[in-house]
Amino acid sequence: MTRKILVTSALPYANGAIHLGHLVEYIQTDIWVRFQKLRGHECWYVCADDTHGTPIMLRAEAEGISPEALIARVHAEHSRDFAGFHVAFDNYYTTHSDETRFYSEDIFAKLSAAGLIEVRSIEQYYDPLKKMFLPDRFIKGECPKCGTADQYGDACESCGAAYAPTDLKNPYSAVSGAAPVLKSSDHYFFKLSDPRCQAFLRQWTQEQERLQPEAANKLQEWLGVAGDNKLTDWDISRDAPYFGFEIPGEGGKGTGKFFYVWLDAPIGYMGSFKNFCAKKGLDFDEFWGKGATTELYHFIGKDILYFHALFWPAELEHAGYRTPTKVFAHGFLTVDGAKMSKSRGTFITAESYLTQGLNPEWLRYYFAAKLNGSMEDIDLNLDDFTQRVNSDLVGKYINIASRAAGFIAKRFGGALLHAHSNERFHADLPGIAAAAEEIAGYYEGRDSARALRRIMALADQINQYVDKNQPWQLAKSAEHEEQLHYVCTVLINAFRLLTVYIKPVLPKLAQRAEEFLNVAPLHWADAGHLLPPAHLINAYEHLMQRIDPKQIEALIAANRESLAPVAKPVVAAAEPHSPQRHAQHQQHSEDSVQAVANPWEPYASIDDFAKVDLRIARIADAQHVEGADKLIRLTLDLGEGAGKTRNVFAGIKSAYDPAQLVGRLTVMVANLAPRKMKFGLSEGMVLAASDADGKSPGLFLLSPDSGAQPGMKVK
RNA sequence: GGUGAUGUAGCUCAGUCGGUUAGAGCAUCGGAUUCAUAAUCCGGGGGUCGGUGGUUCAAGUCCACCCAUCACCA
Repeated sequence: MTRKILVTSALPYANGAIHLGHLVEYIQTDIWVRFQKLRGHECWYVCADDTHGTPIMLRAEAEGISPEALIARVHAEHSRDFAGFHVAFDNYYTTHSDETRFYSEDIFAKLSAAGLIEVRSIEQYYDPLKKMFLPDRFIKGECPKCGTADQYGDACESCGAAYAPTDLKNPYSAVSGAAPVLKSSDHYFFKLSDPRCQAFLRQWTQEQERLQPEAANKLQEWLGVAGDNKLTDWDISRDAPYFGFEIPGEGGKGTGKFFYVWLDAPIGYMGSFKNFCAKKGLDFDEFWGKGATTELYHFIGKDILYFHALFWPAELEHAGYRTPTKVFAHGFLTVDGAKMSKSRGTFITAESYLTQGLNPEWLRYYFAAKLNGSMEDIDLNLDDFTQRVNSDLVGKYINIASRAAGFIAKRFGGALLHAHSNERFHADLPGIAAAAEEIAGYYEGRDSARALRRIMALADQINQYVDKNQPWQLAKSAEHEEQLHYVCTVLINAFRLLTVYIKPVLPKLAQRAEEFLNVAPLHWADAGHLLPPAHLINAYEHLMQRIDPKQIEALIAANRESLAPVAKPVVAAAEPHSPQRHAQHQQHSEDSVQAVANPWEPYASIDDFAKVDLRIARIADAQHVEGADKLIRLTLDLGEGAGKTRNVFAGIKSAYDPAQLVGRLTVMVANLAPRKMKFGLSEGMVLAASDADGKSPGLFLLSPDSGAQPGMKVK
């Protein structure tokens, strides 16, 4: 029976780049969706950018562009990154759309009519300079518990205490630096504490394997037992100025209030699908209407389980829509056993992975080999990644095709055996074809780790078969011609079956394998038969390169941020990774601490400074560099004697003539790691002043007062 | 602080209802092989199953406490 399935991944926030942490979810979902499609089911995969909120508004302002322009740009970047990793959405839309607005208003109106919306006046911090209410993450101050300075308004990074922004001592606005004032305002609340919601959720979360067992337990914790009243109402509005949808008021007038993320982001799933329905002629209500018999699945990170398993179904239920069939939560990604870190270079963006020339299917395979459908975190161990991908994919799987292809091409004109060999095949390689349903079951349960272990065990079995039959020996005498042809035909057929099994994980590789095999795109049902007699295959070309460990090193280097951070614009730096954002927390990075409003933070300690060895240097020689627009080649004397000098390339050609530099003293970083440049090795750098944001021109080389000698330390 | 999860070979992970001598892949060592991108095959070494105590004829598995890591406390 053909199932009708709608699948979503969490909406990435339009305020940042896609990174490897995000990709865990999109790759997991994509594999599952591709599997369902291969099985012949009607399965649609939709997603969108989560585009609203204060951070978007402030960031656009800081960049001097409109929020619409910002989200359009990010949408293009996100789409590019997902496509690069073969994440094949049927529709990748935006929450800033008429469709999402429609369903936000519709759901809000229906919840209001059901008596589940309440208006309450609350007091909040307000920035009198910026004339706006401040989200928790935009208020900083001293932790009320431990006194640590510059903590966010929701929790202390130092002692871990959770509190309200009003508890902070000496609070200041991260936007303007002004002292915030308390101001009251009316907010709309969704009454999650209503007995109807609680009763509904107690049942909904525990029935029909709706959630993974560990997730259901977690929900039980939040919900308590019947009679408990643990859920709190949810603030679903924000005051102007805000980038989002205004909440409609009486008589077509606006309320001056805006829907907050949980009343538009998940609704973006509906908006995206509605948009897709219009393009495809599908029936929206068949997937979202009350009592729909189609299947609806949300793939999410464990951080937003609360919203997707409590708030979201309660909202849908009481607004008269169907609720999700199941919610699948996954864990976070660590790299080499630790949280992703910008200073270690393990905060790896999707873009950098691709531009460094790494194959996206390596990562798809590795993630798939780790994901087992549980909420456990997974670790990207870079050594293991290299070894495992090379061994499993190149050494085992692809090698099978490679081992047979040469004989088929050279000895048999590219044709397989001219006779049916089904029975012999199944006798010689028992279980290869029969594993199809077992493997399908693992994919269905999102245990791709087990599926791939099974597939690789089959690959082992096939390689053992090669070794046992030794085609290279058969090839030595004409009398074994038929047997050689048979053995290679078996191998090509076995390779084809493995390709079917691994196709959800490696769609691109499978496509190339299909070209090699000279077959139409494979479906799961194709595992039920072998290639026809005398089938012609194409010449074999490498299907996949091995990972060179140097590529991993280069990737890490490309993502490693300098330890001396450049002062960022205040607002752009204050990108709070609010846990309340939709898919945001997958950041899971230790560096969020560094996103600060104070341009002088994080401070360099005296030890940090001591690492930089600054020395007085005499410019012994200065030359133009042939072919370089900005560089001058400096020969620097550090007083090391014996004619010993340093070669340094300095980007100061725009301001200095080499001739006028010779003989003067300046300051250089003497222990800067040497760097090979196009024009030679640069063994340090000289210091020059220029305008921080590059707006006013000029470049000014530092000079010591007279009396300084080459080699003197600057401290 | 409270709650929960996790902890098994150098690395990444399986381990069902408590049941023989705790497994796999990778790595490593020895051997074979040369069709295949040094890939493949056979074999070896490698473990106090985080710790302590308990239940049991029998514990990686169940219970208690402790340690470590992570998460949640909305």
